[in-house]
Amino acid sequence: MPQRSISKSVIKRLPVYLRILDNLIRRDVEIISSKELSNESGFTAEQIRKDLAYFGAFGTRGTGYNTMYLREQILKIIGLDKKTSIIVIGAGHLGTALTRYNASKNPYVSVKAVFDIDPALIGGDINGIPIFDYAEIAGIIKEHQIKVALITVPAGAAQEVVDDIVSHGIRAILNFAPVKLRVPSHVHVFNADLTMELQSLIYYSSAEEERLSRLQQDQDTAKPSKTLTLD
Amino acid sequence: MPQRSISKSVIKRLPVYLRILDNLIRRDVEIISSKELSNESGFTAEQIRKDLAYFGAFGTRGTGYNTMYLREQILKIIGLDKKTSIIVIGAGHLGTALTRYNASKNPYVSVKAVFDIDPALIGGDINGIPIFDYAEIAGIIKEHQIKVALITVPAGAAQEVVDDIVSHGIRAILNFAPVKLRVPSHVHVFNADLTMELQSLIYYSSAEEERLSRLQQDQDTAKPSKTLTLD
DNA sequence: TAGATTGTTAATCGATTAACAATC
DNA sequence: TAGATTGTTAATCGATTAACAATC
Repeated sequence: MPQRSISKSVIKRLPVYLRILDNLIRRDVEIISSKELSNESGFTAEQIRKDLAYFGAFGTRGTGYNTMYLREQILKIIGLDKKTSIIVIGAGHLGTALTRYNASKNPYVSVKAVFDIDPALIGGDINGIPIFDYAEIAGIIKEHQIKVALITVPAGAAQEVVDDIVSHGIRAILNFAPVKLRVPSHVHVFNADLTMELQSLIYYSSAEEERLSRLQQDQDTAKPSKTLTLD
Repeated sequence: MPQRSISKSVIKRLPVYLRILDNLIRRDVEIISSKELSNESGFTAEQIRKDLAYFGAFGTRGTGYNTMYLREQILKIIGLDKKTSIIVIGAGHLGTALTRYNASKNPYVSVKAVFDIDPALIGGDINGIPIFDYAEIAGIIKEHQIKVALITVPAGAAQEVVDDIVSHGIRAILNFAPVKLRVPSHVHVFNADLTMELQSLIYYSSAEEERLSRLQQDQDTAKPSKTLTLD
């Protein structure tokens, strides 16, 4: 019974634990210590124990955690104990890749429909999942009581789409469009902006000291004159 | 001249500022205050000023920031002032989507090649970018002095691929495979594990208090007996 | 000059790490 | 019982926010 809501950093680590447990169970490992989970995950043993402790006491002192039991509990914590119905908006290459991947490899979700406005795509399907005209989205959201949507539409269309689907009951959005979405406080948006990930990665691809000292030099000469700046 | 290296949280915000500046410049806005940048980005004005201050003094007191100048400086900070050559490993749906997107929409990178092991794909191209046999990767990395790779291979193959490309000089990896990669300390890995993003999102798709209190009840009855756990 | 906004230092907040008592 | 490892409280660390002097 957590007093205040649990931090996003904790929630983001839970799927990591889940994946490790899935692998351990596949290898018939029945017990695992926080120390070993630390090795597998890269997080410290203390952090793992603390993360789990937010939700309950799942381990056995002196022994460790039962892998099957802990997995079940984490599934319940995240809400993966029942399949979650989702929709994908935008049937471009990324939307198609995500639909296929989730339809075939992700046992925790069920992709109910894909939406697009391109007449050439509407009526088709991706791995058996129908592509509908975006105009039909309200009905489908209602019919399947969808709460989660993946958005892979062009940047210019994203906010409009979001306003629309939120009004129909969507509560959680994984946004691949490179825009900051504005949503009411009860709606959660996670951004998976791959361009931005790639850009910050590029920062780390060359020796940082070197580039930053070059920057330092440039500034001495290159800063625009005040008059140029202000007029 | 930063004494110690700048935190990843700061670096991850720079591309956000960059995108906002791009949009402002397109609209011929010449000056922007940290307050306005805050509105556009969702970060506080103080945070934005502090982030920028790590790298230099780019603004004009009483006025704000010159959009063109600040953009240029951020490009230099990240290392986007020259096009970065990248490769994509794995020519599946996700690899194809990423290649296409970056080839056509991302002006800061140049996708030099895509690699796969499927004979049906090798020799083909994606938006004019050639798909090579993975066996040829060492030569291509060397030829173009590639430092950045996007990995969209199956989970089981990812670590092997990473060990290989790191030995050929790759220093930064955007990893889409659902595995924790082990790399030497000079190599940086960013994970874009979409399954995990989706899983943590699902946590937020239903009222959290409700589910967690349900969890609480279950634990009273469902915890496995000690003997069952230990034997 | 007065008003505005930066750049920077100090205070606060939250998350991670360390320590250890509880207990299997 | 002795050894091991959890669950939890306290200490530390780092990042964010607040405050304000510098200055355009």
